[in-house]
Amino acid sequence: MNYWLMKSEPSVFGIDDLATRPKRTEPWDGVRNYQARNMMRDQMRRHDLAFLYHSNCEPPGIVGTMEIVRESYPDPTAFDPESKYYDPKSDPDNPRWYLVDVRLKRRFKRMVTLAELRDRVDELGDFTLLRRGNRLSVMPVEAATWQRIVELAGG
DNA sequence: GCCAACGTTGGC
DNA sequence: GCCAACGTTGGC
Repeated sequence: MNYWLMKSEPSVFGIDDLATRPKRTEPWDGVRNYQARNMMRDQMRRHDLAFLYHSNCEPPGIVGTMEIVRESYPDPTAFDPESKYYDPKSDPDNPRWYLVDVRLKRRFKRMVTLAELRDRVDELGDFTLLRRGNRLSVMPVEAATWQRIVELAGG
Protein backbone atom coordinates (compact mmCIF):
# COMPACT_ATOMS: atom_id res chain seq x y z
CA MET A 1 0.00 0.00 0.00
CA ASN A 2 1.40 3.33 -1.10
CA TYR A 3 0.25 6.83 -0.24
CA TRP A 4 0.22 9.83 -2.56
CA LEU A 5 -0.77 13.45 -2.86
CA MET A 6 -2.36 14.78 -6.06
CA LYS A 7 -2.88 18.46 -6.76
CA SER A 8 -5.73 20.06 -8.62
CA GLU A 9 -6.97 23.58 -9.03
CA PRO A 10 -10.56 23.62 -7.75
CA SER A 11 -11.51 26.20 -10.40
CA VAL A 12 -10.63 23.51 -12.96
CA PHE A 13 -11.51 20.32 -11.11
CA GLY A 14 -12.05 20.05 -7.38
CA ILE A 15 -13.60 17.83 -4.76
CA ASP A 16 -17.10 19.08 -5.55
CA ASP A 17 -16.66 17.95 -9.14
CA LEU A 18 -15.31 14.56 -8.11
CA ALA A 19 -18.17 14.07 -5.61
CA THR A 20 -20.78 14.40 -8.35
CA ARG A 21 -19.14 12.09 -10.90
CA PRO A 22 -20.67 8.65 -11.48
CA LYS A 23 -19.23 6.33 -8.83
CA ARG A 24 -17.37 9.43 -7.63
CA THR A 25 -14.68 8.27 -10.07
CA GLU A 26 -12.66 10.25 -12.62
CA PRO A 27 -9.63 9.78 -14.90
CA TRP A 28 -6.86 12.01 -13.57
CA ASP A 29 -6.04 13.49 -16.97
CA GLY A 30 -3.87 16.37 -18.05
CA VAL A 31 -0.67 15.59 -16.16
CA ARG A 32 2.16 16.82 -18.40
CA ASN A 33 5.19 16.44 -16.20
CA TYR A 34 7.51 13.48 -16.60
CA GLN A 35 8.22 12.90 -12.92
CA ALA A 36 4.52 12.92 -12.09
CA ARG A 37 3.78 10.71 -15.08
CA ASN A 38 6.40 8.18 -14.06
CA MET A 39 4.87 7.84 -10.63
CA MET A 40 1.38 7.32 -12.02
CA ARG A 41 2.58 4.98 -14.75
CA ASP A 42 5.10 2.89 -12.84
CA GLN A 43 4.33 3.03 -9.15
CA MET A 44 0.66 3.63 -8.47
CA ARG A 45 -1.26 0.48 -7.68
CA ARG A 46 -4.94 -0.26 -7.35
CA HIS A 47 -6.11 0.46 -3.79
CA ASP A 48 -3.33 2.95 -3.11
CA LEU A 49 -4.66 6.07 -1.40
CA ALA A 50 -4.05 9.71 -2.30
CA PHE A 51 -4.74 13.03 -0.68
CA LEU A 52 -6.67 15.47 -2.85
CA TYR A 53 -4.93 18.84 -2.60
CA HIS A 54 -6.50 22.07 -3.79
CA SER A 55 -3.87 24.38 -5.27
CA ASN A 56 -3.88 27.92 -6.61
CA CYS A 57 -6.83 28.92 -4.45
CA GLU A 58 -7.52 30.57 -1.12
CA PRO A 59 -6.67 28.80 1.03
CA PRO A 60 -4.71 25.94 -0.52
CA GLY A 61 -4.82 22.64 1.35
CA ILE A 62 -5.84 18.99 1.57
CA VAL A 63 -9.59 18.44 1.30
CA GLY A 64 -10.01 14.66 1.31
CA THR A 65 -8.77 11.26 0.28
CA MET A 66 -9.07 9.27 -2.94
CA GLU A 67 -8.47 5.65 -3.88
CA ILE A 68 -6.67 4.53 -7.03
CA VAL A 69 -9.27 2.35 -8.72
CA ARG A 70 -7.61 1.77 -12.10
CA GLU A 71 -3.91 1.50 -12.81
CA SER A 72 -2.18 3.48 -15.52
CA TYR A 73 -3.27 3.67 -19.14
CA PRO A 74 -2.58 6.23 -21.89
CA ASP A 75 -4.12 9.67 -21.34
CA PRO A 76 -6.70 10.00 -24.14
CA THR A 77 -6.76 13.80 -23.91
CA ALA A 78 -3.23 13.83 -25.35
CA PHE A 79 -4.63 12.45 -28.64
CA ASP A 80 -7.59 14.84 -28.85
CA PRO A 81 -6.90 18.04 -30.85
CA GLU A 82 -9.96 19.60 -29.21
CA SER A 83 -8.57 19.05 -25.72
CA LYS A 84 -6.61 21.71 -23.89
CA TYR A 85 -4.25 18.88 -22.94
CA TYR A 86 -3.63 17.86 -26.55
CA ASP A 87 -0.03 16.91 -27.27
CA PRO A 88 0.71 16.19 -30.94
CA LYS A 89 3.91 14.44 -29.89
CA SER A 90 1.97 11.75 -28.06
CA ASP A 91 1.34 8.94 -30.54
CA PRO A 92 -1.34 6.33 -29.75
CA ASP A 93 1.19 3.70 -30.85
CA ASN A 94 3.74 5.15 -28.46
CA PRO A 95 1.90 7.20 -25.84
CA ARG A 96 3.77 9.87 -23.97
CA TRP A 97 1.26 10.58 -21.19
CA TYR A 98 -0.50 8.25 -18.77
CA LEU A 99 -3.13 8.56 -16.08
CA VAL A 100 -4.93 6.58 -13.39
CA ASP A 101 -8.58 6.58 -12.32
CA VAL A 102 -9.32 7.90 -8.85
CA ARG A 103 -12.43 7.57 -6.67
CA LEU A 104 -13.32 9.96 -3.90
CA LYS A 105 -13.03 8.05 -0.66
CA ARG A 106 -13.56 10.63 2.05
CA ARG A 107 -14.21 14.34 2.19
CA PHE A 108 -12.52 15.83 5.25
CA LYS A 109 -14.87 17.58 7.66
CA ARG A 110 -12.43 20.43 7.52
CA MET A 111 -9.63 21.28 5.12
CA VAL A 112 -6.08 20.84 6.38
CA THR A 113 -4.55 24.01 5.03
CA LEU A 114 -1.05 24.45 3.66
CA ALA A 115 -0.41 27.04 6.39
CA GLU A 116 -1.35 24.49 9.04
CA LEU A 117 0.92 21.90 7.47
CA ARG A 118 3.77 24.40 7.45
CA ASP A 119 3.17 25.14 11.12
CA ARG A 120 3.53 21.43 11.83
CA VAL A 121 6.45 20.71 9.52
CA ASP A 122 8.42 19.23 12.42
CA GLU A 123 5.74 16.60 13.04
CA LEU A 124 5.32 15.60 9.43
CA GLY A 125 8.66 14.03 8.59
CA ASP A 126 10.08 14.41 5.09
CA PHE A 127 7.15 15.86 3.18
CA THR A 128 7.74 16.83 -0.46
CA LEU A 129 4.84 19.26 -0.48
CA LEU A 130 6.62 21.50 2.01
CA ARG A 131 9.99 21.50 0.30
CA ARG A 132 11.04 24.79 -1.14
CA GLY A 133 10.33 25.22 -4.81
CA ASN A 134 8.35 22.02 -5.09
CA ARG A 135 5.97 22.03 -8.03
CA LEU A 136 5.20 18.35 -8.50
CA SER A 137 1.50 17.69 -9.02
CA VAL A 138 1.80 14.04 -7.99
CA MET A 139 4.06 13.03 -5.13
CA PRO A 140 4.52 10.14 -2.69
CA VAL A 141 3.60 10.58 0.98
CA GLU A 142 5.20 8.56 3.78
CA ALA A 143 2.84 6.39 5.81
CA ALA A 144 3.58 8.21 9.07
CA THR A 145 2.94 11.57 7.40
CA TRP A 146 -0.31 10.25 5.98
CA GLN A 147 -1.49 9.12 9.41
CA ARG A 148 -0.61 12.39 11.05
CA ILE A 149 -2.51 14.43 8.47
CA VAL A 150 -5.57 12.17 8.75
CA GLU A 151 -5.48 12.85 12.50
CA LEU A 152 -5.27 16.59 11.85
CA ALA A 153 -8.37 16.28 9.66
CA GLY A 154 -10.25 14.79 12.58
CA GLY A 155 -9.49 11.12 12.11
C1' DG B 1 -0.71 40.79 -10.09
C1' DC B 2 3.95 39.63 -8.64
C1' DC B 3 7.60 36.74 -8.87
C1' DA B 4 10.61 32.70 -7.34
C1' DA B 5 11.49 28.29 -8.75
C1' DC B 6 11.54 25.05 -11.97
C1' DG B 7 10.91 22.57 -16.55
C1' DT B 8 11.28 22.72 -21.57
C1' DT B 9 12.96 24.29 -25.94
C1' DG B 10 16.11 25.12 -29.37
C1' DG B 11 20.28 27.50 -31.29
C1' DC B 12 24.94 26.73 -31.32
C1' DG C 1 26.06 19.11 -24.18
C1' DC C 2 25.56 23.97 -22.83
C1' DC C 3 22.71 27.50 -21.60
C1' DA C 4 19.70 31.57 -22.57
C1' DA C 5 15.07 32.38 -23.37
C1' DC C 6 10.71 31.28 -22.49
C1' DG C 7 6.58 29.06 -20.30
C1' DT C 8 4.31 27.21 -16.17
C1' DT C 9 3.24 26.55 -11.36
C1' DG C 10 1.40 28.20 -7.43
C1' DG C 11 2.02 30.75 -2.97
C1' DC C 12 1.42 35.17 -1.44
